[in-house]
Amino acid sequence: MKIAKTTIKDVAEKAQVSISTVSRVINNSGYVNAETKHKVMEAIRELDFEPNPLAKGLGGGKSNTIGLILPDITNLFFPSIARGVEDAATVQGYTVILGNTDNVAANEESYLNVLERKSVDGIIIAGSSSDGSRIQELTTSGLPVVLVDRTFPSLTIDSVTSDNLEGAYLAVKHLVTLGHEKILFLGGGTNISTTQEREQGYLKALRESGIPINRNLIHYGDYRFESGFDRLIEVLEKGLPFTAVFAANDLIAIGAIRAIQSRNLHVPQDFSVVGFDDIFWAKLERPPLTTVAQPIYRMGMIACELLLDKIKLPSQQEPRHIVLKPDLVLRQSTAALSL
Amino acid sequence: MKIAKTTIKDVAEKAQVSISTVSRVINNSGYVNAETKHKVMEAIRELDFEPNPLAKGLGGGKSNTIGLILPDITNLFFPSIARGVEDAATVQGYTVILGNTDNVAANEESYLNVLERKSVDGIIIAGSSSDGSRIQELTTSGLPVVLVDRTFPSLTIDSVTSDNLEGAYLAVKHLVTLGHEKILFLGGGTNISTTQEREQGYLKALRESGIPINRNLIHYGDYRFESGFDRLIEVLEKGLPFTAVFAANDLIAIGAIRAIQSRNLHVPQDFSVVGFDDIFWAKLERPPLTTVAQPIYRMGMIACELLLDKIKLPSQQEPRHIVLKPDLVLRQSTAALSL
DNA sequence: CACTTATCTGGAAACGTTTCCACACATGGT
DNA sequence: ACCATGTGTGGAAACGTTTCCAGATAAGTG
Repeated sequence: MKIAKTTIKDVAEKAQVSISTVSRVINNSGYVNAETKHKVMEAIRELDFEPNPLAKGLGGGKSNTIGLILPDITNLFFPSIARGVEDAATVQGYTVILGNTDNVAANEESYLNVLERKSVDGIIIAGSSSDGSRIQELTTSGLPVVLVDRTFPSLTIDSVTSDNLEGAYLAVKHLVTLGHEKILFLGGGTNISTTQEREQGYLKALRESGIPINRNLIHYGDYRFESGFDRLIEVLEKGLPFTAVFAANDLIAIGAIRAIQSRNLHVPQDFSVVGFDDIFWAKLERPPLTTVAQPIYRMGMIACELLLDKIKLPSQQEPRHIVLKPDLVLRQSTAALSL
Repeated sequence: MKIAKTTIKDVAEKAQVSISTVSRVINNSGYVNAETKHKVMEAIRELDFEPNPLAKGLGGGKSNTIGLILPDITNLFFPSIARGVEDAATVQGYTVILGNTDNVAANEESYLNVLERKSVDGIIIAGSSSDGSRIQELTTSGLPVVLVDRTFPSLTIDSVTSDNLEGAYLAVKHLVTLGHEKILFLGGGTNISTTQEREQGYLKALRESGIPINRNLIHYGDYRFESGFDRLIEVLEKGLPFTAVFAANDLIAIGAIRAIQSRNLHVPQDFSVVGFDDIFWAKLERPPLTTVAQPIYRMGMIACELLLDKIKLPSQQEPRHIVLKPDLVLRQSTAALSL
C-alpha cells in the first residue's frame, strides 16, 4: 500500500559508498572527491532520491519550513502578505505553515508553541495583542523571528513595516491643505502598533499646521468595515463637528463612507475621507477612495527574505528594521472644504 | 543558547517508568494501569512536556500536518476556505501548510511533490488546471486527499463542493421569473469544474423554461473582476442583445455591473445581474448584488474534517462526496424586465 | 490445580538523517 | 626521512519517538 521511499541507504549501496559520504554530497559539506561525488549524484538521480525532511529535522538539522502567524487571513490585507511570504519561501525551497490568531493573545501564544515544537526554522509574525515577551524569548533561544506590519516597540527584533507615521502625516497634511481642520481620526485596536503610529502621524500633521488637537475627534475600534461604520454613526449622533475623516485603514474608511451616505450626506461634498493600505476595493469605492498605499505584497516578500537570511547565517548580527515608504494616492473621496 | 527541550525520556525518569509506558500513555494505546497513567500524566504536566512531532513522524507515525493547495489566497474566495480548514485542523491538533498555484498545473504538481516529501498526513486541494492524474496517484499510494470547491470528474476521491448546478439553476430561474430571456452567462476558466457545473445549471434553467439557447451569450474568462468587466464591454460593443447577466462568481458580476455603469447604463433598470458566492463585498455593491450564497467557510471546515477522518481511519471505504446546498440571496441587482 | 487469557510493563529495534571521530593516504616543507 | 597538514572515506552514535516482542503478574476457566 505505502510507497517504499528510497532512502539515503539505497543511494549509498547503489553508489558503493558509505551513508556518510552520500550525506556529505547532499549537504555539500566536508571533503568529497569529485569522482565520488559524481557517482553519488548519478545514483541519486537514478533512484529519484529525495531526503526525508523529517529525519533531516531530527538529526539536529533543519526542517525547511517556516511559520507565518497572522491575525486573520480572511481580512483582506493579510492574504497579500501571506502571498508575498509564500512566494519568497518557495523560491528558496521553503514551505509555509499558516496560523490565524484573530488578534487573541492566547491564540498567538499557542501557535508560537506549536511552531516551536514543529521545529520550524523561523517565524514571521504580524503580532496580535500580546506584549511580545514570548516572541523575545523565542529569538533569544535561537529561533529566528521577523515582525511584519506590526511591531512591538519593546522588542529588538528584525522587522518589516511601512512608515506608518509618515503615511498618516501625508494623508492628514493633504486634508489640511484642502482647508480641513476638524479631522476625525478613526483607529484600529489601540494596542496595535500601526494604530499608534498612524495616530502619531495624524497628531504631527495637526501640530505642524498649528491646528489644536481635539481628543473628542480621536476614536478607536478594530480594523474592520463595521468598526468604521459604527464609530462614524456614533460621532454623527453625538453631533461633534468635523469635516474630514482620516481612517487607519481602508476598511474603516469605507465603513465611514457608507455610514455618511446612509445619513444622506455626501463624500466628498460634506466630508472628505482618507484611508490607508490601498486594498483592491479602494479604487472601486464610490467615490474612489483617496488612501495611503502600502506595498503589502512586498512587505511579505521582504520579511521572508530577511528571515531566510537569518536562518542561513545565524551570525548574531544587529536586528534590521526595514521601513517601506508609503505613497498617498489621490482619488475622489477628498475635496477642498467648502466655505 | 538552544533551549533544552524535555523529552519523553525525562518524563520516564521522573515518573519512574519506561519510555514505552510513557508513549502508551501519550497515545492512549495498549494497556496502562490507571495509577501508572496518573503518575505519568503528572510528570508530563510538571515537566511541561510536548512530544516532538518530527520524531513522531519518523517513527513510522504521523506528522500532524496537512497540506492545503489553493489557486490564490489573494483571491477573496479562498481565504474563507483556508480559514475553515485551519480552524478545523487546529481543533484536532493539526497544522496547515499553504500553497498557491495560480491555476498553473506545474505549480500544483510541484506542491504536491513537496507535500508528499514533507510527509504530510493528508492534502486538501482546490484543483488547478491539471487533469488530476497526479492526485489520483497520491491517493492510491495511500496519502489521503480531499477535493474542495473544484472537482475532477474523472477522479473517485472524496470531495466537498456546493451544488453548483442547483445554485446556477436557482439564479437563472429567478431571472426568468422576472421576465428575462436573453441572459448572458459569464463564466470563469472553462477547465474548472465550477464553471462547467454553473453553466449546466444555466442551460437547464433555460431549457426547462423553453427558452432557446444562444451560444453567443455564453462567455468565459477567469474568476476575477477584470474578466467580468472586460467581457461585458466586449458584448456591449458587439451589440449583442441581452437584458440580464448570470455571472459564475461575484467578482465577475461586480466587474459586469461596473462595466454597465461605465457606459451610463443602469443596474437593475437596464440589466439585471446575479452573481455567485456571496462574498463580503456583494452586499456592499451598488446596487447590492443578488447572488447565490455558498457556505465557503463551512466547505473548508468540512473538507478538513473529512480528511482528518480518513487519516485516522484509513479503512479503504468508498469515497464520499459532500454537496452543500447553496441559497439564492435576493438583493437589488435584479428587477422585472420592463416592457 | 493446571491452563489459558487478559492486563501491565520494560527492553530494544526501527525510522532516515546528521555529525563526530578515527583512520588512511598524499603532499610538501624541513 | 620525518612530521604536520590537507584530503577523502567509513563506522557509529545521536536525534525523539513508535512499535514489536517478551516477560511478569493477575484473573478467570474447566
